[in-house]
This record gives sequence, C-alpha cells and structure tokens, in this order.
Amino acid sequence: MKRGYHHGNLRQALVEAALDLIAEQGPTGFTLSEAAKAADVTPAAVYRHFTGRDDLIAEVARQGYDIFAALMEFAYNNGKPSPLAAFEATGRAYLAFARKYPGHYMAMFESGLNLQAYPDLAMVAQKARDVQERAAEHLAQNLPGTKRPPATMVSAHIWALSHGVVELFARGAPGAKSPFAPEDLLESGIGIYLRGLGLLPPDK
Amino acid sequence: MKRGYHHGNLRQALVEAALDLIAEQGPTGFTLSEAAKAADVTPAAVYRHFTGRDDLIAEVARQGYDIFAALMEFAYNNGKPSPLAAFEATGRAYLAFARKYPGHYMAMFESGLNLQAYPDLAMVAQKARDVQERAAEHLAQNLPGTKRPPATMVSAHIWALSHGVVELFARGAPGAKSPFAPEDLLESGIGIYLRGLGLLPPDK
DNA sequence: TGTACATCAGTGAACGCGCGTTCACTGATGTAC
DNA sequence: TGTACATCAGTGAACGCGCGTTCACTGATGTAC
Repeated sequence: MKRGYHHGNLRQALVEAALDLIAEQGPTGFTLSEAAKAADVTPAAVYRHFTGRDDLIAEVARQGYDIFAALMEFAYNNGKPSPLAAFEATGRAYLAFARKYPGHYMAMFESGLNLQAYPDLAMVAQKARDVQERAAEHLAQNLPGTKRPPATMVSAHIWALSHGVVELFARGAPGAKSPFAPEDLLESGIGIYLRGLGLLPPDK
Repeated sequence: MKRGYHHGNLRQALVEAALDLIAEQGPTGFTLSEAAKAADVTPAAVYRHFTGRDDLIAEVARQGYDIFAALMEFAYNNGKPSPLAAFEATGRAYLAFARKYPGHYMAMFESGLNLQAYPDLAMVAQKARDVQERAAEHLAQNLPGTKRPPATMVSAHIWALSHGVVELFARGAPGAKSPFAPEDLLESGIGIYLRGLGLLPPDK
C-alpha cells in the first residue's frame, strides 16, 4: 500500500491499528509506538491527532460505546415484538458485541481508564446503559406491583451475568473451559432468571 | 524494621509485597522491581526464589486459589444445613473472597496468566471450581429429572453472575455506579435464579 | 569450645530494550492574487 | 494558468525512564572435625 507524505486519514487508521493490537494483547499490552508502526507512521505523528496514549485508547472506547449503544437500541427494537423478547435480545446483543468487537470491548471494560476523566466518554457509556434499563423497565411493568424488583436491579443482574459469561467463557480466559457455548450459557441463564421473575412459565 | 544480610523469609515477603502492589495497581501495573523494593531487597535477590516475574505472579495466584478453595469448602459445609443454603453460601463466598483478597483475586482472574503453563496452578484452580460444582450437583438432585439442567451449567451461571457483579460493581470500575450494594445484587440475583429453577417458592 | 570451610542468600553494577514524549525540521497541499 | 506563500501533517533524532534479567561478587550462616 503506497502513500505520500500525508496519510489521508491517519486518525482513524490509528484507531483501527489500536483496535487490532488491543484485541490481540489486551489494553495494557497496547503501545502507542506499535500502533504508529502498524499505521506506517512515526510515533511522533500520533501527537498530531491525539494528546497521547490514553487519549487514543479513550477514542477507541468512545467509538465502542457508540457501536454498543446502537446495537442495544437495535436489539431492543422499541420493545417489539414483546417486552420479553426485546429484553432477551439485549442480553444476546451484549455477548454478540463482545464477540464481534473484541478490541472495542476490551478498551471499554478492561482498560481501566477513568471514565470521570473523559466526560464525553462517560456520557456515551451512560447512553448504552440506559437502553438496557429502559428494556428492564418496560419488562417490569408486566409484573404485579408487590413482587416487582426495581428495573435498575434487573438490568444490573443481566448485565453482570452477561459480563461474567464474556469474561470467563468467551475468552481464552483462566482455563475456564466449559462444555457449553457462551451463547447457550447466557441464553439459558437469562431464561432461568426470567422464569424466577415470573415472566416465563414455571415449567417448560 | 531491621534485618541483617539475610532476610529470613524473603520468598513470602515478596509474595506479600506483590499482593499489595497488584491490589493497588492491577496485575499488569505490578513490577518485579517495585516488589523487591517493597521487601527492602535488590531486584536481583528475587531470582533466588522465583524464576522471574511471571513465576512470582503465579505463586500469588496459587496461594489465592488455595485460600479460595478453602473458603468455598467452608461455605459449602458439606451441604449443611441444606443443599440450598449451602449453595447460596458458596455464591456469597465468591464475593467475600474478592472483597477480602483483592490482590489474590486480581492475580487469579485478571492477570491474564496462562494456566496451561503452570500445571500445579491449573490443578488447584480446578479444585476450587469442583467445590461449587459439587454444590450445584447436590442441589440439582432436588429437581425433577425432566427439567433438571446439568449441574455444571448451574455452576457456570452462578460463577458468571458472581464474577460479573465483582467486576462491574465491586470495584472502582467503569463508572458502573449502581444504587445497590454488590452483596445485595448478588443475593437477589441468585434468589431470582433459584426461583427460576423451581427451588424456591415462586412467590415470596 | 574453636577453627576451617562449604553453602547460598543477597549485593551492586551493568546490559539492552522499548516505552512515551519533545522538538526543530521538512515537504506536500491548498489558497490568494 | 502560474507563482508566492501560509498551513500543517508527518519526520527523525533525541531524551530520560524504568523495566526484567545477568553476572561476578560478598558476607552471613551452619556444619564437620
């Protein structure tokens, strides 16, 4: 691939190089120098587009949250065809996102970067979370008031389960081999959970 | 604190220094040099007791798995007073361990070290996992055969939920503030899940 | 009890390395006239 | 259309730093006689 003195779209090229590196070596193994090299550019050139290493990672995470929020929104599909189906879809979307965008996922959840330090990042992260909370809210309305847990709690449960499945079973993780596919594990786990909420027939 | 030319118990002192550092800065932020310094010793001295940096982290993880397995065993308490109570106790034990031994926990689950490369480590890790699987097995016997999910699956669900709660809500994690205490989140999540399995009264 | 000696835990200096970041610069691009 | 010039993206050399690891060494300890 040829190019002249000017790159054309170095900023995005660096983001994509970072994505590959993060997916391969984790967010802490990622180095600015390697990203520059992968983009066929001097390390110093990075500073024309980012204030430094952390800023580059933050941009990766930002793009990740954007995609994630859109995916969740799409999965939720305004609660169609049913609140239950829509909610289940958001759970699946979480895992699908982690699978399809490992670099983004790791930058978002495993880079340890401080969300408070990047206000715009915190905002778009919140946006993604809101979708699932809305789905849980919608779902909870089907429950009799007396045994209705708060929607934020339901959302947190599903989020935690999804995240746990990803970290433990959808990676080359801590020898955590399991005889089940992560997708099946999550699907069945959510199923049992929803039955516990009284949203699915108790026997099946 | 005085000491002569010989330290006395440098090996364990290094492990404990590593624990503190890992708890503070994460397993990737941990450096051999800092651990040596914290133990009041030259970096080179470390090589009298460990083959290198990774070996030191592995030892930390090993001790962690030992404690973890013992804690799970204690929580399980041979299925007393009831399989259900014992199972719930293992779930709580997971979170309690993560809280009380953050350095160990991080070395075990967030250091990215390859379990295959340390066979003894893989063994003790498996031992810890076995306890929870046994608890799930014991529990599953109370279920009618037709709707009984495999014990390994139940165990995986609970493990994933616990791990997710720890990572997302029991750390200074990704801005993941939640209005619920991690302990409550896990407790209620497991409760709903067990109800879904038909092991708790459907309404309560 | 005293001396010689083997053992080995810890020293200190050195190494090569890749990192993030800075700086004065150069050369391509696009705009004004 | 052609020339002068401002802009600014990317260069290349250099920096200081801390890292993991090695090596020949030194000095404390414990054992044999």
